[in-house]
Amino acid sequence: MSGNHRNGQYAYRRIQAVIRKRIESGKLRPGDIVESERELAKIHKVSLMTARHALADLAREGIVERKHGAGTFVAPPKIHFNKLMSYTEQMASRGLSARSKIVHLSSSETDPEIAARLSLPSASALAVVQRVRQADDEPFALETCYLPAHQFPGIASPSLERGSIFGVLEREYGVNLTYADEEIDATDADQRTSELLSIPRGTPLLRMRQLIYSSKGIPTIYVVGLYRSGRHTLLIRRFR
Amino acid sequence: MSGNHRNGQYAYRRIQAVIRKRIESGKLRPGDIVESERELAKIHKVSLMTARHALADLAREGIVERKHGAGTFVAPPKIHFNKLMSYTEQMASRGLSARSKIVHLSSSETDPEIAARLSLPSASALAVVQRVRQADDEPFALETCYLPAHQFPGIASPSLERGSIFGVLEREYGVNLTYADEEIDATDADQRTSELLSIPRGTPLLRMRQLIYSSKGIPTIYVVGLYRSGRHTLLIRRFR
DNA sequence: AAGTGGTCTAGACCACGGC
DNA sequence: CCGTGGTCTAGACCACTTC
Repeated sequence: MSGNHRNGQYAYRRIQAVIRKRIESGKLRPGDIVESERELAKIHKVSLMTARHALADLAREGIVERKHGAGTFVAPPKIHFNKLMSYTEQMASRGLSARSKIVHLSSSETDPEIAARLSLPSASALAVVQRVRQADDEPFALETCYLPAHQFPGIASPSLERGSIFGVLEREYGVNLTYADEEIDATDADQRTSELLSIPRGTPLLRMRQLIYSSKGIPTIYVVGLYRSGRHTLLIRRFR
Repeated sequence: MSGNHRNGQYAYRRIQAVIRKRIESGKLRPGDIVESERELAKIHKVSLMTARHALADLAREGIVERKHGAGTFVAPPKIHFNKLMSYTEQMASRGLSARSKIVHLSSSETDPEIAARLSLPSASALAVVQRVRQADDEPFALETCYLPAHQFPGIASPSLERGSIFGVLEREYGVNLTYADEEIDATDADQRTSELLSIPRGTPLLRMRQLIYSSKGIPTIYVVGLYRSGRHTLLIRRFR
């Protein structure tokens, strides 16, 4: 037979979706036990291996924890450490909406140092998007994104006021971002930055310079972020 | 039958061990193709599902990459970013020697906020070790470590001038540190810090507050580090 | 078309945990 | 003891890549 993919999707995905929904809706809380492999197999009319696949895969994602001889339990919600997330995604994960104001747009700047970081010839045209990030109508960060202009024609557009660059890149240009190397240090606000963030000149700022890579390890975006101290702390988990 | 666990171990582990050895010995190099599921099944006289399990599990570990329709390939070796390292270890990994000067030692301070971070009663005695970190005889960081005084008697000793706290904890107290959560932001130098680091008051500093956990997830050390901007940048890799 | 990984079946026995 | 997850079989068909 095998033709059990009735509505399209795979059986193990359907089973996962059911469990996920029960967790998201609060019907299942952390520590609660999930149906056993055998129960799931009966309920969804699949073989044991398929039910097992569904649970093992959820465990790999950290959604549930499996205890040999005991059962499968809802895992405590994970804190997303060290995840490469756009500002929009970070805000969404805290239940806040992302607001930003574009303060500079260009698609033909040049900057030899930044071009070098993106592995481009030094005279390459760069698309630049500079935005002030806001929380509660209060500006707390100035973010400047640099991309190869020729590779992303039309990216420097006012539509980014609401959307996320990550999203646009992934949806409209088919680019998947996979990881970023970051340099972090402290600096202080220059004239323009202090005006844009409504802070005194010389206020200490956290500076984060990210080189974001697409799949296959191609450097794709360079982002310089300046964050008001106090308003923003970076969280990192490191392992020994 | 099922009785194929001849020598004890599981079949899929044996298959993995064979592949691992070929990679470690250099017979298989990154990018090289590994035997297909069907080949492995024949070679090791197991079912397809078992061969599959062996490969899927190696892929989950990042040892190999699987490409649908193409094959299974040896993955490039992983770079160890975001490693929890002591200052001493960081310097050593760059071929430099760690130098530091102890500017404050105590084994009976109290600080309710820090005690709380270490999951201790708020009046608990804290051992405090404050050191100025130097590179080329130039001070570039002020680091303050807080530990539960009762748990580490005698830790606040001048012998730390040359040694690393990590090392002492692991060797003399049998504590294994496993991971740390960090908060990073920017601040500026107060009076005492500016004197200790020989910088003007108000100079922007990178502030890193680490809560370091031992195995079993017990918070063990709280470290506040203040780093001169320019002299020190933090490198992080994050993944999507 | 041939070969690959991905999903799936309908069972089996083993190893572990809690009662 | 019973129920749990963990390993395993001997196949099948589907989805994808490469030639």
